[in-house]
Amino acid sequence: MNVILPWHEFAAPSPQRDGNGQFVDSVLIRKLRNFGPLSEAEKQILSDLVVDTQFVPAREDIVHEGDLPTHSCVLLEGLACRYKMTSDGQRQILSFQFPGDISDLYSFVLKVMDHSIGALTDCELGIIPHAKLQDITANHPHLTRLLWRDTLADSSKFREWMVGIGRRSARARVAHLLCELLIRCKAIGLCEGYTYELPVTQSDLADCLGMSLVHINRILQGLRADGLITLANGTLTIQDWQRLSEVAGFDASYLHFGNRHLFA
Amino acid sequence: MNVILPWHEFAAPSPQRDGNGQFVDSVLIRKLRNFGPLSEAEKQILSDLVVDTQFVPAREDIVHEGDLPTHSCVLLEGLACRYKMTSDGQRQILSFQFPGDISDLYSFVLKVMDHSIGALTDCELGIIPHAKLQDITANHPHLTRLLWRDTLADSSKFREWMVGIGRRSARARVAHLLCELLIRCKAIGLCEGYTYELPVTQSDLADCLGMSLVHINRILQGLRADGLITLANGTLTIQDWQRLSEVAGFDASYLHFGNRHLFA
DNA sequence: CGTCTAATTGAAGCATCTCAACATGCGTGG
DNA sequence: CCACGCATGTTGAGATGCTTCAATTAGACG
Repeated sequence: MNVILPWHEFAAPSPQRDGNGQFVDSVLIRKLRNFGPLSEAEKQILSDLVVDTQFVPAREDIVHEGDLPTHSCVLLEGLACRYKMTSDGQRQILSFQFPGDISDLYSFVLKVMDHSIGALTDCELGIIPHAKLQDITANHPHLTRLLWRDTLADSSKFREWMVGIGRRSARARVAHLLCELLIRCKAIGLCEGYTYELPVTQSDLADCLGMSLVHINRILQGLRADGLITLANGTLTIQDWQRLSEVAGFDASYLHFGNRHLFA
Repeated sequence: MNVILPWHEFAAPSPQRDGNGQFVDSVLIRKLRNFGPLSEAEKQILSDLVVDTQFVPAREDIVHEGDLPTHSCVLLEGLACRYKMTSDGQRQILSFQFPGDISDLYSFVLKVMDHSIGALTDCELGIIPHAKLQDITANHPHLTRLLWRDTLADSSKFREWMVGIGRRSARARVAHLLCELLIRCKAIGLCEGYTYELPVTQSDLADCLGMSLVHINRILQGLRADGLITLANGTLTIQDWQRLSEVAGFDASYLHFGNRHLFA
């Protein structure tokens, strides 16, 4: 279980592209395919889910803790994050949201948002009315199961992050995050080789990993100095996957990408 | 949002009892009622879920990371925990499981266990074959939504714990956990006033809160010395809810107990 | 060319960890 | 009934990883 494997042993196959290099499927379909096969009819239903789009500029909230949304959002473009504030004003980032992630499917099931979702960069959102989701849960058990699975894969990431924050050293924690994000970017076709866009500030990373801004700066410098990564201008490259994943103690199974054959 | 309220503002109404003080409903029904109303037919389905029971002695695993279970378990009696081990052999406890908690509903949806579940005390489990759950998801959308909701309420707890481990001081973290457990025990009728059973070692608490055994010992002594709690022989009493929840910065909304009126 | 945000650096402080010893209670076998 | 082992809890002391404060640099933008 703890053997370090190259990323391609875990990553979902890269999404299909047409002759012009364009993706064949919408980002939502690309995402959910990781959790099970989709019939054409189901793809059609998914394509009809988004009734509208919305633009949210960087640093603004998409949904706020305590809201009772009447629609859910799928992130079409940009980078967002779930976060919570403590009573004394500190922020803890709970996860990063990439295109295809359904930012607040939770709110459909639980009604009340128990955390906020904020745009880290300019974001393009697809609006999904709860009524459409209600219809899916009433009439399409297989799709329902896929959506459920998506929320639970999310939940699995939370668990892994808890392990990181609770038990890993700062260096391992940073390394682990960078490994996870590579695999996730791969899975939605937003990663070339070992390079992907990571347009976040060090302050964002600090709030996400439960450490101070100053400290993450030094950890990053350490990783750079050791030739493990480069990170500049919002672009991250993993120079040495083998060593970085060793530092992280990274095992991608928690992302549940390697199990597509198990999903009926 | 940050106003401290007495626990009864949050806690679910105590479960119904008959003339002899016995609970009217099974622990599973008691649990799921917190997430929405149940028809008699649905109660019947839930009652038929458990086809067998199993005993697991303290300190043994109920399910292990990597397993592909063919049934799920509902905890009928005892205390269990979800946990993961890091590659260097440290344990992080991810959550505590009380009676009524469905220990591995995850495995039904995600197939592969990405974490282990261990018995902290002797445990009595109810076995629920995946086939029965499959039937529910195929034919009973409302029950499916309740189960989904249960898994997401779990997920909400993970998020809150992340905030704790990442951003709260050790003292606040301990206080927060003790507050959460009181509310949860209330909700299933396993709490008298401000007292409940907490048969865990300090080592368990340390692994759950991401700190060292020595440190949690000192924090507990601090809380005792300040007259906030007593903890001995596996019984915890919160002496001063007001101050303890202030120390914790506790806001129970993440438990999603106060929202039953929203659930159709 | 001044202003703003993000990144970087230094240095002091402290929260928490690690190591190590000791105390307590409990079950078990002699 | 005592001796012993074992798990748990407690305490002390030194080490350190990380934080905080404070100042500086670098880059982006009008």
